[in-house]
Amino acid sequence: MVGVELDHPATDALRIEDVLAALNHPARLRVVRTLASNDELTCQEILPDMTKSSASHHWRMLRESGIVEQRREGRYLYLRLRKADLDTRFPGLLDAVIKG
Amino acid sequence: MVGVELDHPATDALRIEDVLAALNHPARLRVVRTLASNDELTCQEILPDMTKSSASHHWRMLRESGIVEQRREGRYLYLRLRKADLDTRFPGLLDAVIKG
DNA sequence: GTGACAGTTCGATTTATTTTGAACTGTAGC
DNA sequence: GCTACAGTTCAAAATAAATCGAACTGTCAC
Repeated sequence: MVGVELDHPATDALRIEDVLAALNHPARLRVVRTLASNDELTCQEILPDMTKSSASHHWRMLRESGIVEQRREGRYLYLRLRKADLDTRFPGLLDAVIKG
Repeated sequence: MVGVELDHPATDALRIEDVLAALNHPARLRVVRTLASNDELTCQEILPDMTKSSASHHWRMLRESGIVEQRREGRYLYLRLRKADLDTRFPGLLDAVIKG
């Protein structure tokens, strides 16, 4: 179901608990770091060595916590870091994660 | 073994992965928030409604990730947030967590 | 020294999270 | 319409993390 529309939480609805949970996985951390230096990428470009269903699980965690935005274009989903939103709501957090 | 000496990582050895993992639990998040507004507390004062072994597990996660310092005084262990260290290494992170 | 207390450690159980494959939806190209 | 492809969903299996009780160490007060 590429076509089901994706639910993105509003900036002021982001919960630190959800963001921390989403960041607490090596693959998702890698996604965040990859997106930090690449403006927009398709799902497959980011986690090529993972089954589609596992990857999809991670997209969901990242999307529902508000860390990434998924935009559909044709049959691809492009991912983008919601850096501005996260910086507004939790200043410093994302930079700490990206720097590592 | 109250007497075994506790290993605290140095400030520049703190790893964001460990800190994120330690923060990813409601009880530990509560501990951090409690310590943010109370300078030093004994273990029992912070998590009174938890078995001693579960609580001890959480102290360990918090200590080994570098979030808290445990200092022994008599038969009590006092906990203190390593706020300055965390602010140095990951500026903004702790404030985001404390504000919630 | 004895008893009570603060915390740790160990192993076993429970619970939460991740992973996977199979079946599916929507888009694109022919 | 048919086939190929991108990604989602579901249920089941594997893995990781939290919880608990029991046995333990060190300190304190008597």
